[in-house]
Amino acid sequence: MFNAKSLPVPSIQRLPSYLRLLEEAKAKGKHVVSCTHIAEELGQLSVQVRKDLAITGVSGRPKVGYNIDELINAIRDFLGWNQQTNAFLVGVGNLGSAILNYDGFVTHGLNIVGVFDSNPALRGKTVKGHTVVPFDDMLEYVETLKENDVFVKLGVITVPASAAQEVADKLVQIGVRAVWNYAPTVLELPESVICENVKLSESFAVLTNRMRNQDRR
Amino acid sequence: MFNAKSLPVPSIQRLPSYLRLLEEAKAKGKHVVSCTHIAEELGQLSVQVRKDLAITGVSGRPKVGYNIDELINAIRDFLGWNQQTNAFLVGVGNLGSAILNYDGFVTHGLNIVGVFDSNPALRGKTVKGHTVVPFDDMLEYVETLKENDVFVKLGVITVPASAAQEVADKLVQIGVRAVWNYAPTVLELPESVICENVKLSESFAVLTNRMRNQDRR
DNA sequence: TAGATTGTTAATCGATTAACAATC
DNA sequence: TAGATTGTTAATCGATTAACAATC
Repeated sequence: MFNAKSLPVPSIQRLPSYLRLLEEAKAKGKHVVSCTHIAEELGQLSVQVRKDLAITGVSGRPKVGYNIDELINAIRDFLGWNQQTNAFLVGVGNLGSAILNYDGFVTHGLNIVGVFDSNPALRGKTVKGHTVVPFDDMLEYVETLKENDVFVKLGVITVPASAAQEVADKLVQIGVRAVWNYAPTVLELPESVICENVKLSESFAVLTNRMRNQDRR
Repeated sequence: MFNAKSLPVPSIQRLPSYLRLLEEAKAKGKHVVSCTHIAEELGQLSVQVRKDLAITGVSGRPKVGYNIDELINAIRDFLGWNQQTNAFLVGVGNLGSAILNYDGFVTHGLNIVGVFDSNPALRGKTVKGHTVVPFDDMLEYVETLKENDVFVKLGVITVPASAAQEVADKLVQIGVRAVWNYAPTVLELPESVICENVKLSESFAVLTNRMRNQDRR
């Protein structure tokens, strides 16, 4: 009904790289930056940067550029990185541990409030301050969180492909609104649940296909 | 000069998911599959699947479909997954370990022939059968490989952003033809070196932006 | 033969790029 | 004022989807 026209995904995907650059510029003491400069730095066209920035609602000043603080805030706001996203992480292997240990996502609002694994060997172990809870205990764990008015919005899936659907089902059951899936599977989820797949094999495919094409020249 | 018209990247990125489905079908004892079926399974249009498959050069039979073995082979060939890709991996943190321990990439031809880290605590440790070599010893390590006719084609970068450029420079120095970069940085590389960036923050950005949009309805 | 499916050409859609006016 | 930069409209490009003919 109020079907807001959806914003171009490619633009959204480029925003984090702008943000990184802006934060570096800020750290260097700069206050203003032109999109001509951003474009040069990242090897794109300045029009594209301008269009991308426009979707965040911020505006710049001709001849001057954009205010860095304002722009950083607008991008973070637009991406939802100024709010906390309470999340469960399921699967504390190397990949799961990598996410828990990477501080970048914390500054993007990712707030892990529960860490699960079905491997008994991990039971009770602590990773980056999070005690690993048995996967089967997720439901009761959610209840105790609810009692403290903590609600889980996101599920991060870092289990092997074979277990991913089962994990997704449980996450849906406890009421997450979105799933961030690192397993190479197409998950079946209710329409209302947002799903973003991290495409590692897909990335590798593009890489090796290009290497092969180079070979054939 | 012989600028072969470049193939659509989105199509290349969809091929791995077809491959997964085909291998499952094969494991179930099937020999033939229609793209109508693939499309249904993955929630896409069948024309798209047909176009995507066409770029691999394989052809199907009307009313019947595609031969699964033939199709698997054609996709793997097209992606370069039927050949070994000798690679160095730099950065044996959780992310690097995750890649080393994930068998999927091995079946895609990824052949790790050297694992490096500058952390002295890791020196001499073994991860998935690979002894961690000090980063500074890479050059001499390459020489011993060359003596055995082993040539490194790819560098996998799983170090923090702050170290990524330095690692990339060294990899270029030893002559890799491509770089698979997991660090959130735009690397400066010679034109001739292929670079594929894994976009984790970019994926998170799309996710949280959609969650935010849902909030605002 | 009828129907399902492939393969291909044409139409549509959306994103990128070009052109240019507005502005500090 | 001149020049650099933003903001916007138009043109181009490429990918997706629709339409349909070919075929087993």
